[in-house]
Amino acid sequence: MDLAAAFSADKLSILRRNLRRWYGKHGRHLPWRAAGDPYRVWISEIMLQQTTVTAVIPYYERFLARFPDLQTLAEAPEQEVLRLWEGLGYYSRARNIHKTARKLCHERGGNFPRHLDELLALPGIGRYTAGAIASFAFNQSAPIVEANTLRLYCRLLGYEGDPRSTEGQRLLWEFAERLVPSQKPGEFNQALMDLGATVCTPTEPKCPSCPLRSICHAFQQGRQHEIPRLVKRVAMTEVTEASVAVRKQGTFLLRQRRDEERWAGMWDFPRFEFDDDLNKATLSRLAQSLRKLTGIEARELQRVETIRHTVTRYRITLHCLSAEFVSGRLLCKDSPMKWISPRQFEDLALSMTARKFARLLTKGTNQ
DNA sequence: CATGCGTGGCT
DNA sequence: TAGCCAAGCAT
Repeated sequence: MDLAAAFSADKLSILRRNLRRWYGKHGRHLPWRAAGDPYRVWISEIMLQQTTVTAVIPYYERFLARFPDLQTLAEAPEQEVLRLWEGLGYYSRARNIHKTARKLCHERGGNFPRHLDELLALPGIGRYTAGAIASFAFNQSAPIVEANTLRLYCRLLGYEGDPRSTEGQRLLWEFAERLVPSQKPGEFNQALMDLGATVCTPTEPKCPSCPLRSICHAFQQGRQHEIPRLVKRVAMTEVTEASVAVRKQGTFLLRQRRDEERWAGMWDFPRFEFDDDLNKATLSRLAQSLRKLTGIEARELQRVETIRHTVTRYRITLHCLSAEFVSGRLLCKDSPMKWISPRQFEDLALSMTARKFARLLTKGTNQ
């Protein structure tokens, strides 16, 4: 028995009618919605992957002001794109956007692909994003499933299984396919997401004011709080690290992170992991690690500040150290490294922790 | 199918 | 505070 198929034609027409009416009154007005420009829809959709609307808005505004169209983006250096993305997370999104902009300008004269399979072939665009662009920008009847609609569909259907499982995904996409109309599919999909985001919320859904309450299986069973089923999260791992700002004539040594590392392509103070406390022996071992990595001899390593910082499944205690250059020539075998003046920090994409440390180091000494 | 990839806001 | 959550994708 298939839940999606069991959703009756009557329910379907009620859903469409009530949702359209609700959207006319309660739909959100977001900066990327007005024009229907595929470039803007694309940028916003990539930014919105696993990222809240509130976090995205200022980044989107800045990004569009600097890169108003595909060609401007294609002509920019990658480092500048990453700089504007700094703080938003999931930086492969920025690298993919830039790479794709160059490819589209070079290979199709800046024409944005309009078909689902072409969109799906672009890096960083999966099933959801392809459906979103196809429906929002090109008025194609493509289904979508993402966090908001996933929750909404699960509750409407009363689906008690795991929505992330293969079975759950098959069911949800089948349902989305059944829902999406041929008339104004983009507006309809946005209405689904807005309802999920503002009414059918994760905790305390506002069922009494939901336009779909009469056809919602979860609500009728009073099970909206148990659906969708919670997913297990992986446990946090504690990590201790040190990053060292080596000073040489008013400049600091920065290292560009390698492709296979987290924060690939972004600049960072040389960073090391260790297990024990930050005692005298540790500091001397850190100086040794620094020498091995950079070829540089430094002295007077001292703690400036300790930052607690979580990233994915790691809780990092990061000891920020400063040190004085003594001797040696820079070895760039491991990764690119440079002596950077505080003024240049503004133009480089830094890791979040490096940015915090940099602000601390340059506070008062400059500008 | 599980995991890596980031960060900030909310409860 | 610690955990949950957010317009996912690639491998």
